[in-house]
Amino acid sequence: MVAADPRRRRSDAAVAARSVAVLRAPAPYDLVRTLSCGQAFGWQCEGMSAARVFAGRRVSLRQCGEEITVAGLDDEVALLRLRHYLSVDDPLAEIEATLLKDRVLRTVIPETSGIAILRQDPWECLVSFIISAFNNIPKIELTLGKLADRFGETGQDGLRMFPTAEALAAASPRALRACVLGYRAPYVRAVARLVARGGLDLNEPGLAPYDEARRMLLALPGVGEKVADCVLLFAYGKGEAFPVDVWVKRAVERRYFDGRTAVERRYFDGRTQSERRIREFARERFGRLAGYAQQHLFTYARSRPRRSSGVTAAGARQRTPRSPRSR
DNA sequence: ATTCAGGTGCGAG
DNA sequence: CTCGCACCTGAA
Repeated sequence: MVAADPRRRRSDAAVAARSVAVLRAPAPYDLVRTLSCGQAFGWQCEGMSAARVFAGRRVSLRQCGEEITVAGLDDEVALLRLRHYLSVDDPLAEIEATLLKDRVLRTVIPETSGIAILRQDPWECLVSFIISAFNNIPKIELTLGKLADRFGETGQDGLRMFPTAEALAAASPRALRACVLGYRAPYVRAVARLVARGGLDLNEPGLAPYDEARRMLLALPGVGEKVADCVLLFAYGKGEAFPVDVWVKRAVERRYFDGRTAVERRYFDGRTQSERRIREFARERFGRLAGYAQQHLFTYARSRPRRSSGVTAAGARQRTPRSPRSR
């Protein structure tokens, strides 16, 4: 329910005279965890609050129990978009209850509960994850910010929105380079030109089943298995997607490879498994909830410091100091 | 100064 | 099809 309440105003000058609305987010929904766990870029989170440019406005969110206060969005359409984006209607309690049956997630989810898989804009999500390849988060956000500043349309208050495919297609290679895209610049440019000239309709992957949608994205320059799965999951809502990045790869190898069940053995007969193998394992094991499983594993793996960098000359056999309860 | 960071595209075996 | 390697670039 979107309940606009123009009577409530903050004294803060920056947000004064802005409308305030409330979104209902049933437990265990966790706003900040959802926005800061790495599936979306650019959200500034602090405490129970998060802020970012959304729909051309500076939007501020704050969660209090099962309510999310929205400041900065004035119209219903934008609020509905935000509501959809945040996936506040995903049945998280049910999803987590199901995943809790897994012997590994049983110990992971208590630490990561409340994450929802977002429904981002496909174009922005696609470009963001192309840029994420072999890159680090601060620099990814730096690049995205520069792209918006330089090529984005001007929204309210002079804020820059994420640039359209047309705008990026028209950008010179040199101008793109100035946004510190590095060697990814040609990829972004090529994809922008393709989308801008109608060579790829970004609605299509959303209408196609997972495998077919995946093939469409893999055909794009700069889009490999991992990036394709990220976009399928974070923008198109394809729950079967299980993006395998270095963190998830490590987590799965460590937490499931040592397992004893026949199903796991079938997939894990070696030491280091290929990303494809891990993906297939996850899809069979978690089905439509693979994406949720991935995000919990990813967040959990990243939340704790890498285990002792006991990097000795002979590639120290990684002793896994896992706690007894995780068996 | 060296190394690392949320992969991808390529050539080779 | 799997494997190994180079790769823009800012920050530690």
